[in-house]
Amino acid sequence: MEPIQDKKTLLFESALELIREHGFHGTPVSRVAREAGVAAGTVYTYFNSKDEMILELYKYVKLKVLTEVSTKDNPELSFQQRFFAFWDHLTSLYLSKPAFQSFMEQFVSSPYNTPELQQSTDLWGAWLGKFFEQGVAEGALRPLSPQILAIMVIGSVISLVRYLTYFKSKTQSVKGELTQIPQMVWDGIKNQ
Amino acid sequence: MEPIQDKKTLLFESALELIREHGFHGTPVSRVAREAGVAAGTVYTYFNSKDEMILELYKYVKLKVLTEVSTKDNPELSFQQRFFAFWDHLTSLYLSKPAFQSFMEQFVSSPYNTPELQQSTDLWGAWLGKFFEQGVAEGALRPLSPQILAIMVIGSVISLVRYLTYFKSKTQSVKGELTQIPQMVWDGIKNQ
DNA sequence: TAAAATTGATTGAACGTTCATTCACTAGCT
DNA sequence: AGCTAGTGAATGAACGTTCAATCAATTTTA
Repeated sequence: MEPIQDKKTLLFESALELIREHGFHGTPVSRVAREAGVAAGTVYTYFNSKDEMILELYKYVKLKVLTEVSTKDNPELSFQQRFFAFWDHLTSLYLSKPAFQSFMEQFVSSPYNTPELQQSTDLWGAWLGKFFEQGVAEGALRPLSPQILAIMVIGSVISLVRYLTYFKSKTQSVKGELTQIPQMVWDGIKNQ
Repeated sequence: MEPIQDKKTLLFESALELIREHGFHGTPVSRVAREAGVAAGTVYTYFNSKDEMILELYKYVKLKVLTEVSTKDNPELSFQQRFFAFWDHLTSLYLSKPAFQSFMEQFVSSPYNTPELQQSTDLWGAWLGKFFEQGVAEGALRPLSPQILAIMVIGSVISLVRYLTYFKSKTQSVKGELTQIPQMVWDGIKNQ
């Protein structure tokens, strides 16, 4: 591996974890550097500013999510099977990397997230668009725009994961029912 | 009205708007005070710290949402009718007060939001619980725990509103389809 | 009733701290 | 020796918070 990428990745991972615990402004650049094992100044050989670091971190995470989910997708299966697999992969990814989920949520609801940023080339959004488009084309999904379908699905994944994160304790009682959530979402979006 | 509540409310409204635009840490206490027409020090006669102000603001907003939605609910209608009305009221509320939605999202995904806070008495959560419980009791909804049903519904409302907020421009094309979202959610949660 | 005294909310300059960013310097490699 | 990458102390701006001083309103006193 190129050492440059290695150190950048180290900084990303360190920032992710700190931001999850303390938020954007609770994590000083100096702390990110320390946890990554470098000096404060070094951060500025990789990024021009803290803000730029956070913007790049956003792209880094989005790309990771895309890679994870898209490589596990198997377009030869029926769309219904693909949907349940997609749900599973996305949910497990977020649950296994809580910092991903936490960072992404903080980011999208922060002033970092501008309409311009959302409209700049967005591989993850594009992939999602294609995915749901195929479902419609195959007649498996209601004939709606992929964006609308994505709203339904991603929204439910996010709030499920958030629920599991904040109510770890209470989960015992309802754990059995959780598997029904993707089923409900499916029943909502499938061609009736 | 007691002048004390008036000034507190002024501070709340000023903080809400500033936090929407600049985030928690982009809004200095001094700025909140200025916009509310008081001096910086005055904030500290109403709150012990900035953090405490933000925590109280969270409760203030949650209570407003509860009041708005619960007073408009009419338990004499069929549950299906109540559901669509609920959806409509919550969506319109968030769309008409973007600062509510933005603040709540920032708050819940920030480190301010602890599991303890979520588990402390939460009138909004309690009301939601009862609402969906009734749907199940009437046989209108799948026999699932109210929490799970709330996940589905609230998650979709939030991501719909977020979508509308960030893609105001693109909305023309899909506007007609937006009304189908509550229908999809309903089809997912109703007793099949 | 009018002046004086008291009260407590409000002010905003000042304080101490934190933090992002810079830069003179060093270490390590070719 | 020259070059690049890395260091971490120094800088200065911004912020949360404090507090002595002010002011308006109310109560007491004569």
